[in-house]
Amino acid sequence: MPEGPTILIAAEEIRSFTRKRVTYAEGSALIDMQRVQGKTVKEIRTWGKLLLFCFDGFFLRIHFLLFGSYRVNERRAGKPKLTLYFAKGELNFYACSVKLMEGTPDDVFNWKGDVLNKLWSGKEAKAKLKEKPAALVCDLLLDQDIFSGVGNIIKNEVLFRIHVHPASKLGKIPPRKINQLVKEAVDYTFDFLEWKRNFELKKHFQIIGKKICPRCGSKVKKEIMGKTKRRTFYCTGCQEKY
DNA sequence: ATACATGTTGGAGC
DNA sequence: GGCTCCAACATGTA
Repeated sequence: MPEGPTILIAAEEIRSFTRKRVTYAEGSALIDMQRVQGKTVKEIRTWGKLLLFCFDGFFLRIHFLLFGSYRVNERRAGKPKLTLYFAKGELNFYACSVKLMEGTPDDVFNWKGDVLNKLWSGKEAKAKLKEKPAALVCDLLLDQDIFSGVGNIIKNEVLFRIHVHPASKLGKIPPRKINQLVKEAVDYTFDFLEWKRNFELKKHFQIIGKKICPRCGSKVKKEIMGKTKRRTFYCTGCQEKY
């Protein structure tokens, strides 16, 4: 379910509920449902992998983790974590994390850190990277404080695109490559978004889940890597280790 | 059918 | 306090 682009698409799918009043809210999520009832959705936003329902003075923060899903005006098997009923229609959220946060998203989130946001700042990302010379690039791409919205697919594909080995230490990567890293983290994420919209994402995978490198024909390596301990695919033939 | 996977969090332990 | 490690959570797919 997740990775930033997928959440952005979800937000678009439900955006018609903006300015609509929640007539009733229920679900297994441990939040004060009363608080939401009778309130009007002011805005539906995203920050990276987070889906945000903004009301006056507070907002709901939904994270789909690995298995989350949602349905618009329909249900699936199993108990929803959250159902929002409106005069016309309902939204169901499953297997996700739901939190009620006071204030507005602007108080909490740095939009410059969201690769999909128009306020994204590559410059700021580079400054954050510079502070972590000992960290592995495979971990840094998954750091939501630096690249909010980037997930494990994007991580693998970006590193393949820029020919950088995932176990490279940031401090050893030449500045030119770091520029490419930051640029491609955004560019690939937008490619992902387009492909996902067209239901053709998997078709475009170059390295994740592959056995043979599409570029040089070498055998692709797969290992659990970094502090994040996520599966990492790379080609030793054409991804340089710094 | 058993294992794995687009992810994060909270608590234990040091 | 802060860092790291791990369990826990939950579900569709191969």
